[in-house]
Amino acid sequence: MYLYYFEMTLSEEDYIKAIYHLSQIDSKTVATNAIAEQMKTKPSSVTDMVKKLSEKSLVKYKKYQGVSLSEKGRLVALSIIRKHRLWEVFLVDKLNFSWDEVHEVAEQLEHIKSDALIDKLDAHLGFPKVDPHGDPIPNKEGFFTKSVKKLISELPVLSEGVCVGVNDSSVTFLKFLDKNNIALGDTFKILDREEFDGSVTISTRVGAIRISEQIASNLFLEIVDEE
Amino acid sequence: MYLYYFEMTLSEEDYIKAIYHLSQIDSKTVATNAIAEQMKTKPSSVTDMVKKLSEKSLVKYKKYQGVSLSEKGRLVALSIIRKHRLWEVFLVDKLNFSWDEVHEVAEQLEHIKSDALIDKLDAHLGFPKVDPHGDPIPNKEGFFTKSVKKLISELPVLSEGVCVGVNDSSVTFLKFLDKNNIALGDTFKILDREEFDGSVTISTRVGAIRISEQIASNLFLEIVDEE
DNA sequence: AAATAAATTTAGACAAAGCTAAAAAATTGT
DNA sequence: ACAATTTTTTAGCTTTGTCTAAATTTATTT
Repeated sequence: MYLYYFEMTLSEEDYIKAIYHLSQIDSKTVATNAIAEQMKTKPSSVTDMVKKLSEKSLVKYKKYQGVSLSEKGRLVALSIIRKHRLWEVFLVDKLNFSWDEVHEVAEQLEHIKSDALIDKLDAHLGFPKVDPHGDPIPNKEGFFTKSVKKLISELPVLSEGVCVGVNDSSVTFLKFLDKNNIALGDTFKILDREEFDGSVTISTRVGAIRISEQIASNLFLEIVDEE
Repeated sequence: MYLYYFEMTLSEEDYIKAIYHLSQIDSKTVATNAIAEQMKTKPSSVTDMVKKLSEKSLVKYKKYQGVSLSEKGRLVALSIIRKHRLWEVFLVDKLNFSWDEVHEVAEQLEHIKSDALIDKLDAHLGFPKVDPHGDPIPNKEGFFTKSVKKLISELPVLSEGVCVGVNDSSVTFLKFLDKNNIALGDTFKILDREEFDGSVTISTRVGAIRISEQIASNLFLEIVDEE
């Protein structure tokens, strides 16, 4: 990780990150059109950039066959993601941004180039393992625990975790959460699940409450006991 | 201050900042050559950029007559300087960088675009008035107390201030400071000055010491009692 | 398997920001 | 004052990252 001694432009970094995210979804090679859509640009521009990245051996590319990251490219992607997520933690934990406001600023901060800065930021934040959305933060070497973020509806009874996100960010849903004293950052334990309707009893700050399956499938917990 | 709703490129911001700094030194209009030297570019490139900035009415420019910032341009410069200096405080106070390591990283951070970020950073740092080098931090409206940073040799007896910088950063000088228990961040009081040779007695962490005029004219204090 | 549709690449152009070399204006020296 | 020097501008070219339109390859349908 770290030292990619070669210089990378802002745009190149954005492409690498986009290709990484798209290949997470689909695991195979990534299509020119898909990258164009993600980057809000035209397929022809993507072809040009991909050729350039290929010459720097950051991606594997054969005409008409789609793109995938090389090992070098993957490490670059992870280093950018590491920076992005550490800055998100900073913005939420230290500057009191709410978890849903930080993305845009972190998109800018992730391009700041200084290894010392990221090391010291990491230490300052207490070496966090996940960002405010519950997504894991790669370490310096590019390793990270796979997604530790799960929907309540997917977790077994007696699981315990910190609420790190919602699927449905509609006003009605957020109001419901508010009314029931559920907030980002709270720790919940799953006490019971009804076979009949999938409703779940969870412990909250103000005692146990029952939530429907629909609610349970819209709340993400970051599981605390995983490595 | 703040809202310069129009988009500015990184390069434009750097030019504005350079013109601001050069016009501080010389107060009149700034020469094309001087900007070229500062920006490490060629005079012909400067002419091109200055024309562009002039069209955006950020600078006043007449062919062969040099450049000066417009009021709009001055506010843009101050907003960039505000960001730069706040980030320097962050790097030193929160991430434990030393005062002489921060400039390069702050040069990058100063271009991050988010008013909310700067407001919250300012609050997080406790609304500092000066950066780690003792240079004043403009407020949101672009106001700031003029340089509160003075050489010991220029200050009257009984002045008190925090040591924020050196003029001469040679190894021998820094070793001298170390040996005499003088470090950045220390508070000194000027106890006495000899008319004869300009030598000065100051109080330090370990008691009063006598320093020569040469030393006194290489140490900057940030004066604490000014508004 | 041919025809049509969709995806991808190529070719040629453009804006930003820089460069070199040459021309023009301003300044300096005598 | 005018020649020499310095400073500044102009003209034309380069690179980066984008675009449009046309050509080509791959995929889909009948």
